[in-house]
Amino acid sequence: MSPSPKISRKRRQEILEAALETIVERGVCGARIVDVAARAGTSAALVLYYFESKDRLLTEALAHADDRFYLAIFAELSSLETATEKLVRLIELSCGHESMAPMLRDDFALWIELWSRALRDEAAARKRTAGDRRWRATIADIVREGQSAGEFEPVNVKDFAMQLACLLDGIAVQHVLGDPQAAYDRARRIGVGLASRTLGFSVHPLASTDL
Amino acid sequence: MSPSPKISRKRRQEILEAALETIVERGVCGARIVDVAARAGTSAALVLYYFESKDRLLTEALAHADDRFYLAIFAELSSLETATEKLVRLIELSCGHESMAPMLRDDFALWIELWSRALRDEAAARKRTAGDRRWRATIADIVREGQSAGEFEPVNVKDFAMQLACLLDGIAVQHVLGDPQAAYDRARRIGVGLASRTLGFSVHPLASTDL
DNA sequence: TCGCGCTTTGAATATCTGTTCAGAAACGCG
DNA sequence: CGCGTTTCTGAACAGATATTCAAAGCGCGA
Repeated sequence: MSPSPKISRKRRQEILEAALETIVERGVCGARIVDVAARAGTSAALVLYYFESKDRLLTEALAHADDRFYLAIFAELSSLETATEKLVRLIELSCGHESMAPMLRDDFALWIELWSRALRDEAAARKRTAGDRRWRATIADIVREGQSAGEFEPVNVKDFAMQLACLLDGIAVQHVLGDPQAAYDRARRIGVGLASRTLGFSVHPLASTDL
Repeated sequence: MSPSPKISRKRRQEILEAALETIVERGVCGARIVDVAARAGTSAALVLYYFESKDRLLTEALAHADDRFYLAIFAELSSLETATEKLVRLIELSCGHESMAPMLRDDFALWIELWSRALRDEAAARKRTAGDRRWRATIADIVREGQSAGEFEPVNVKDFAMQLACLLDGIAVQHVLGDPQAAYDRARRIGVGLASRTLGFSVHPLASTDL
């Protein structure tokens, strides 16, 4: 699958991370491989030696961001006990809770970059679809877990996952683009509102993982 | 407000429309002013004569798309009688109903381009925020109308508008990027589901404006 | 007709940047 | 140590394209 078979995983990741930092700073359009190389502490020629072209590099970087994102989410959620806590935490992260790791924050912006790229890049479109599916599956798993534990009503899991995923996408867009009318507290209320009303659970208004 | 005071409204619109067609075809990154000029039947130098720079042109074009979008939506909705019909129609359009005008379809893709641009371009960010506010206001107006007419329950209008707007953004992303799991019928069910459950109205599953 | 803004253009400019390439450095190995 | 393979680099190449500019149309009033 990887274009250059002989590249070490570590080196590869370093360059991909450098590419992501560059994209965050300058956008997909503005990202130059010279920037990526500088950040990775190497030369532009080497970057092209590993990844055939700029296009391939950027697309792979965005896909890498997706992987990174899910790993981070998983780490976040695995420490929580109940499905309700997990679901609420998921919503809070999408709304831009302050406790969110900066890297996670960037990842939402990278989603938008990936979307715009997916409009025209076939490979990017595939990766996006796959990532979204994984995201919805994550939600669906939590819901099923909550239903088994009797925390949630027995609604259609897949439809609910799609509904919540779409809502969270929209909320994340507002948050990343900084609309003050979609400040954290309100966004959280709106997100949790949908989930709690649909699944029939109730939470303390601002409780959950606030320490 | 307009940078060049002496440009005729008609000429200006022609160029902006040409710019939008170019963006739809090649993306914001790939759009060259030479393409825009060719489409508008003029020269690249003239385009720069009216709009100072490529950046300004593209940002203005995306803002113009937003205006165009709301005009089209307004025309769509004004022919409908009840608030319920209007709201359902709005949702159907966001889900990519086949009856949607092709231009409207493009406008959803242009939203994504605008979002990615707004991540870094201050002017684009302002226009996006303004457009989104107008979009939510459109929803809110319909809801208030429906509440006055006794069609809808008396829920918090602004919060509902924000919630539905976010959901529709997310659904539109899925639709524009062509995830088969978010096909029209399902997306519509999910969107209408939220609205009808929250506002307490009921609709024939696939009725509304299907002729 | 002349002059004078406004509009329009073709051609030149100037820069930027992805990509290639010849070869140096590093490294493993007999 | 030599030598082949892999890793890496600096410098050149090539193509693209935003932007500028000097000059040519053009509408119009004096």
